[in-house]
Amino acid sequence: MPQPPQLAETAALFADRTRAAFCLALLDGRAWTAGELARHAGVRPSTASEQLSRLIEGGLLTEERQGRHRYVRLAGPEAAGLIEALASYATHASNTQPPQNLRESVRLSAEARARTCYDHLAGRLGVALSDAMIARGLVAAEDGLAVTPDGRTWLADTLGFTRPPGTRRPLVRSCLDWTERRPHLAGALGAALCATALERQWVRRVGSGRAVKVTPEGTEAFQELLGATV
Amino acid sequence: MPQPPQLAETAALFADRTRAAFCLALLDGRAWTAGELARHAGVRPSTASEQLSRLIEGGLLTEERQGRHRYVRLAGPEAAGLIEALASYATHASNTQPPQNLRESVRLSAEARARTCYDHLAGRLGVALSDAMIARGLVAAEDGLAVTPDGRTWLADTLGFTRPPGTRRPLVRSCLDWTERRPHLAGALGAALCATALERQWVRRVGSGRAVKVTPEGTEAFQELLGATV
DNA sequence: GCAACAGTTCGGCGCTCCCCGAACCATGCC
DNA sequence: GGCATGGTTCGGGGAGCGCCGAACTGTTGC
Repeated sequence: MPQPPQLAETAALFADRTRAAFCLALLDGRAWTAGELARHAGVRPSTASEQLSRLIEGGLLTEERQGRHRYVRLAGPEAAGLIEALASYATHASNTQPPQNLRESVRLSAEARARTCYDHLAGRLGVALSDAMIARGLVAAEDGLAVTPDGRTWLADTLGFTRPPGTRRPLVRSCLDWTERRPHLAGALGAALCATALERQWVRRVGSGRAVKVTPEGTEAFQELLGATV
Repeated sequence: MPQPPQLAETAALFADRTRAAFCLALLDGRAWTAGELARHAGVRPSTASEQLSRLIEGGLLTEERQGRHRYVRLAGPEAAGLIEALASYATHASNTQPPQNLRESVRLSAEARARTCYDHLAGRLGVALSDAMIARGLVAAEDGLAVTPDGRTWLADTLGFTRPPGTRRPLVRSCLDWTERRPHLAGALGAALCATALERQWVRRVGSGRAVKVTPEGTEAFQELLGATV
């Protein structure tokens, strides 16, 4: 037996409906309270509390206590990437069934339009922005993803973003979108773009989930800065 | 509940010591018989048979029956990538403990030197070859991985490899090495390099696991073609 | 101080799951 | 045909796990 224990233990963290629901919810990159997650997953607070403790002990989540609230969030980009990989493979393997009720259907279609995925933008919006950056020559996509020199100046001039030295996080990473089945931009670039978009009100969060909505200012900005029609 | 069932079910496939051991063993990309896997994981044949059926039904493995043997192998690169991601995160999260006995220790050190990882080379050999290709300018590593024009001609001239058109597999992909903790080259390029190395006897498989050994011809070839000292 | 609220701990119920041994089928060899 | 071998099916035992309700701790607000 080589090192299977670790693999099995890690996988076991996700091998439960409730914990999986927590992880998918937390993919929006924000901090949730224990109660919110319990309601979201449809379990009692006591159950949620126990399962959260397990995820934290497994190193997947970090907690932050404020008063009588327990906020949890994903521990880091690696954890988010792993969940993303699992979810992507899972939906890839077994075709997902259509939603059962109207409320769910509305939520899903809003998320399909535009949403956050951990710390970057996804959905049709995310894919459109990625395509636009590639079309503008800011990112080169042949044989892998790479930021071009043009892209680096664009990042500095437009978003005020320069790569922090000494970090190990890749500047750009491909993240497979599970609604569009197409890759979009993640990594430090994706995170910077998403942060700027939220900060300058190009997009606004709607509801309690991952869905976001493009504002009129956002439509204009994306058109002007990237030539992207969203 | 969005689509957590799929995620949980997929993760559950790995959330067992025996099945995890099977998956790690099959990462060498070869086909194993049910009995070999049973002995490898230290379980009875009946147990192995049941667990294998489960992995196959989950779409992770494919089977091929020959006479009284049941050969199984990983279903494809996506499956291998997922296992790789899980294993990489698992060993990253919890520091692995040193081996218990000599036999195990010998095997591990051989695998640390050079081994296959699904269909490409890994271990110190894999990292050294990746570094050499980057140093020679065949692959560009700043801000993502990409094959350079020089690299494309090198692939065609040296390995006789040109990218098959219409395939969706990325030409080059980064795969995190779990012994070296450093990325090395995977994707179609990694597969072609590994296949050529095995075919031209630059490396030879040793034992029944993933470990390989560099032959004298291999040492010479790697030096000459890539300037890599292994 | 008291009530409302968020969260935790604990005992227990029920279910699943992993594993094995025994019996059974199929193939290959003598 | 007889026998060894690889693999499968089936029944059962034992352990673990997920969930809940009830009781409890700690915080916030009146």
